[in-house]
Amino acid sequence: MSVPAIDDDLWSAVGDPTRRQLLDLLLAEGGGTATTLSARLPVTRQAVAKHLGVLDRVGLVHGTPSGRERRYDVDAAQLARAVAQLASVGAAWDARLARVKGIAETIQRTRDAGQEG
Amino acid sequence: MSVPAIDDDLWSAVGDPTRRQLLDLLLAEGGGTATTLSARLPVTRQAVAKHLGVLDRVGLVHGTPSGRERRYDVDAAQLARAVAQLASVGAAWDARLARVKGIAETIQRTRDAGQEG
DNA sequence: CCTAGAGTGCAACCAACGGTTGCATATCGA
DNA sequence: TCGATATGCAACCGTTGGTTGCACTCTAGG
Repeated sequence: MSVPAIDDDLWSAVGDPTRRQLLDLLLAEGGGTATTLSARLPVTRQAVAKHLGVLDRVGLVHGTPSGRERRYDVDAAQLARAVAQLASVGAAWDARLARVKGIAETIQRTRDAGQEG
Repeated sequence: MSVPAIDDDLWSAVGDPTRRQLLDLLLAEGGGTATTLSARLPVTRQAVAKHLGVLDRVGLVHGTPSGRERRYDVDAAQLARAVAQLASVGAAWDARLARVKGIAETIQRTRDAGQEG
């Protein structure tokens, strides 16, 4: 019943703003290297490299060495899975919020009924 | 067009696993204090207190002093807003994934057409 | 009133993480 | 071979989640 039935790794990987931007860029440009990506972001190549390492470790991207550079591409299936989990968390909270709202209304109705007697 | 058009504070507040559990507990039990909540979690009261402070600062919960204790309750509206933003991020990525998939299929079709000639 | 207990808040400290700089290494091109 | 480019590794810094320890406040009993 508890919400955190997620790959916590996956969530925390997507939880970082820079990593989200990175995924966004990779999707928009169809892949890239640490150098090319860092040129588009306000952080250094090293920071980007670290993030790509994290994303690679959880399987959201795949890095393939090609000559002297290393190209990274998004694993669409894995990202889709992450997005689905994101949605499921949202849905769980939505449900709980709805329940809380329902209870609150019930209490209100009960109170009204009691006052009018 | 870029995804991070979110209250980054709100996202990062919800981004922490412990804080998500905290919100979950607060919703389930209809509020609580740092002490009662910490009894349900594998962290100390101090850690819980800090998290409650963060959540309070971004408006996801409200703390009201009552005698010698301080009771916290979820701001359902604010949490609903956060959940909505969560959903919007998911939708944005979904859209992008769909586009990428479409492109990939186009390429595939082009390749097939070329090969059959 | 005084005292014991419960609940809180503040401060110092530690580990992990995002970020930076510096340097060494490997590859491409002339 | 030599210079330029791209990478990887390591040390260092600031922030943050977490802990422990202590002082303060409020409540309840004698």
